[in-house]
Amino acid sequence: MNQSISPYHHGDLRNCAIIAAAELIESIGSYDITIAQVAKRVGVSAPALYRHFTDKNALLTAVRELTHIGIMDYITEAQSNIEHGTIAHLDALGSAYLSYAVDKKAFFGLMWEDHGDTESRRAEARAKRTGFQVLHEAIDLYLRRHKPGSVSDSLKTATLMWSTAHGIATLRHNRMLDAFDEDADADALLRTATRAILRCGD
Amino acid sequence: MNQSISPYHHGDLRNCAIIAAAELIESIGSYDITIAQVAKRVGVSAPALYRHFTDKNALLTAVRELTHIGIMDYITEAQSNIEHGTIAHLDALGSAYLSYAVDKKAFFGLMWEDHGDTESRRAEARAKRTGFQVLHEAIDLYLRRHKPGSVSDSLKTATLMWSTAHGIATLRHNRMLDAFDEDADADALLRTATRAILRCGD
DNA sequence: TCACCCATGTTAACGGTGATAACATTAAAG
DNA sequence: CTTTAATGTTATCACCGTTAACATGGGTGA
Repeated sequence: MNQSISPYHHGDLRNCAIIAAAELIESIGSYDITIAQVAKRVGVSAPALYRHFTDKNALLTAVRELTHIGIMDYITEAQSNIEHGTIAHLDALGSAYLSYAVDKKAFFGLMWEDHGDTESRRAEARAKRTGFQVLHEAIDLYLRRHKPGSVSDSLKTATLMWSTAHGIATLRHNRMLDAFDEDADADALLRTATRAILRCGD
Repeated sequence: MNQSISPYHHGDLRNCAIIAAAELIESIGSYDITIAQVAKRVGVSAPALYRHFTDKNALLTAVRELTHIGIMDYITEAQSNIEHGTIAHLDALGSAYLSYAVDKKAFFGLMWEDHGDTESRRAEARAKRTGFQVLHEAIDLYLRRHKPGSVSDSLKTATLMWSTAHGIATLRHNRMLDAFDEDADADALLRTATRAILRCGD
């Protein structure tokens, strides 16, 4: 991608490698990629990448950042034209999460990959927490509007709703939702859960 | 394990290799193991394993069978001394699932690994479905006892409950439950969800 | 009983992978 | 214009999954 005329001094190898890795992952539908594959795609030798990433996981960590941005795009897009603090708002957030898991299957798998790097996990936890905050605030707003006297803890409620959405998403990711119920509708399931957890009938 | 006197003709290499792989996975806390490691543990050369497994994934698939047996043990143990069709029964099933995910962290990861083998996935889906059936029947019994006139679909309800349990388990597996709510109690969360989904107050 | 055969073990080797070392090039600083 | 540091190259390593070629010996039929 976008390499300058000279064979040396690519100019933007780090970013291009990240993008190339992401494209590669998307194109093969799996994050089981190779340093050599990425290098070839950028038009550079494999060891060149080690000037910009300490190891393979560092490159994948950079791609994981992209996935967090990507899912946040889904989430912010979903709530852009909707009145906040409504049930429809919560539905939209959940639906966005489920959509990302389907549309960007490989990225969704990558962002929840059980990698060993303790260091990068901190940054990833922070990124995911910002996504969670959106849900938390939406639920908090909903509860204060519709259940003012309720004892419901918005943090617990948000954690539970995220867990449910995540469970549905991962189960479908593993092709098990169909295995359990061949007519399963992930969105409908999540909407049911949302209403049950909020204890409302609509 | 249990090898005979002769260096040749081990006698039970296939089973020993599976057990060795499982032990190895448990001891290092990760299913990122090596054929050579397993072979060494059994006291055999690496290629010997290929007489009994077509490839590495076939060995891991055999271990995955063990994980399915293992989680079924947790589940059947949990409901052995409990009255079926009660809320306590459902709590026990959920708790068993969450316990397995914590106690056998690496196995839980392995059994939900996103591997490419389409063939073995069928058998795994069947194994997981038998676990799901236990939950489904428990919920069906509960609904018929406590909500006789209800329109609740026990299959949808079971799918939703499994999804929630699975979401809580995997989120905690990825150390994200604490990140969202540092005081999160997985069992309490699931009990809350159970009661909400069943729309009951106790 | 014994010779043969084949299941099942061995060592050797191959291609691919992540990673490092040693060397090459060039943009930029002085 | 020279020097230098950043950043590219090729050569190489250890390890991994896997296959090939060979070795062993228990079980079976003559």
